[in-house]
Amino acid sequence: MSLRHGLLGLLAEGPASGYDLTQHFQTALGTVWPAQHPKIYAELTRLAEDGLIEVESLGPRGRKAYRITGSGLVEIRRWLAEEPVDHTLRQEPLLRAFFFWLMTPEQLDAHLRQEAAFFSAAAEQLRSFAAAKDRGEFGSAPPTQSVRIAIEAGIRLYGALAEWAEWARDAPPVLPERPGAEIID
Amino acid sequence: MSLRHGLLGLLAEGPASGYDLTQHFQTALGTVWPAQHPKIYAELTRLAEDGLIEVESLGPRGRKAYRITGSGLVEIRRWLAEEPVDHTLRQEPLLRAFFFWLMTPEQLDAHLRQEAAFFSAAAEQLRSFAAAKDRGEFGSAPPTQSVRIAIEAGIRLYGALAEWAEWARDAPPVLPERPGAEIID
DNA sequence: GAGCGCATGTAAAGGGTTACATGATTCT
DNA sequence: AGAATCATGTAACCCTTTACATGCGCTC
Repeated sequence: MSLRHGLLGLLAEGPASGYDLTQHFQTALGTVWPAQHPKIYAELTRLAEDGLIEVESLGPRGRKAYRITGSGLVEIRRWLAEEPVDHTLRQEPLLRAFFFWLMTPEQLDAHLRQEAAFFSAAAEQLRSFAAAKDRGEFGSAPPTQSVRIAIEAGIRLYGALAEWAEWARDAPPVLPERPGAEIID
Repeated sequence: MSLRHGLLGLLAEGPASGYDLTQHFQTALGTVWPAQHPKIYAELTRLAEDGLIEVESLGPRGRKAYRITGSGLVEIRRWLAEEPVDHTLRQEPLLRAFFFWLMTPEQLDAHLRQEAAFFSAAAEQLRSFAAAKDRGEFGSAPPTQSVRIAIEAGIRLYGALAEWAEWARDAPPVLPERPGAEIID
């Protein structure tokens, strides 16, 4: 149930509408915590019901901006400081790795090349984003500093995966005992 | 819907019961793809209905072992080779990083210390597991080699996160423009 | 005035976790 | 005999995604 706190955290920076928040969850935040608009709108309604946020203003096209309340701020801080961290890792690319032995060497090499390319590109994109931050393009307010730290984690994560995929490509050759035996069903 | 293929992949190694598979998903596999027994039993039933696996034997205490079928093997290989990889990353620890600026310096330091400890321990555990594999304690059959590769990814991932947490601890000090202003609500 | 982007929502279905429920076998 | 472990399953709930649905406002 972290989307709730993700929204609360974003609203701690200032008022925003469901639409605004959806944009956030489609860029930087979305890389580590994906969320689509139906869930966001629903959760905002619940947060308002619980008094953690409130409607700040109504704008054109039915726009509804929310503002975090005092209890909302208390709640996000409580969550950050007291709630145990959920370290769950769920990575399809790593699940697949357990079954690499079912692929032909050609398939595996092609796969790992694609994976390495994907992860390198992801790392690179974050790196250029971080560089812009470091150049001061987004100011140096505390939220911006935190985004910089979060991005650093992404850079290191994707970097590690890219290197892993390259390592896996040539390092341990998968040699069936009876060559080809596993490939025929 | 990758649990389906996770089960198929495990059954490609040999027959197993829902209970056996649950154990698998609580150790190595579980680190990258958690799954609980209710989902596993349900999915096994569906896989059997679809003819991708079949009951191999009935044992004591109602034990029901499944075996992968020809079409099951075709399906897992098709998935590995053709189905696009889902790169979704969802990491609560990284979501929290976006909101570090809402924590007091003391809270943040304590938090990062705990995180670093957690990730180091996770990496270390996988490292010793990998060392056992490298000593040949589990043989050198193709599935074992793949497990080794998967574990290597986990080691690098957790290692990167551990280093990140250490880096974040002392690197960029979060200095509010008006000291303390953001901490009071 | 056509098209795009802004803006919000509902409904249905899928995927996963937790709690509940039960019983057999093995080990001490 | 009692405890631990093996073993399977159902029910309720939660979270998330995808598809459907609608309409306003701005720009060309």
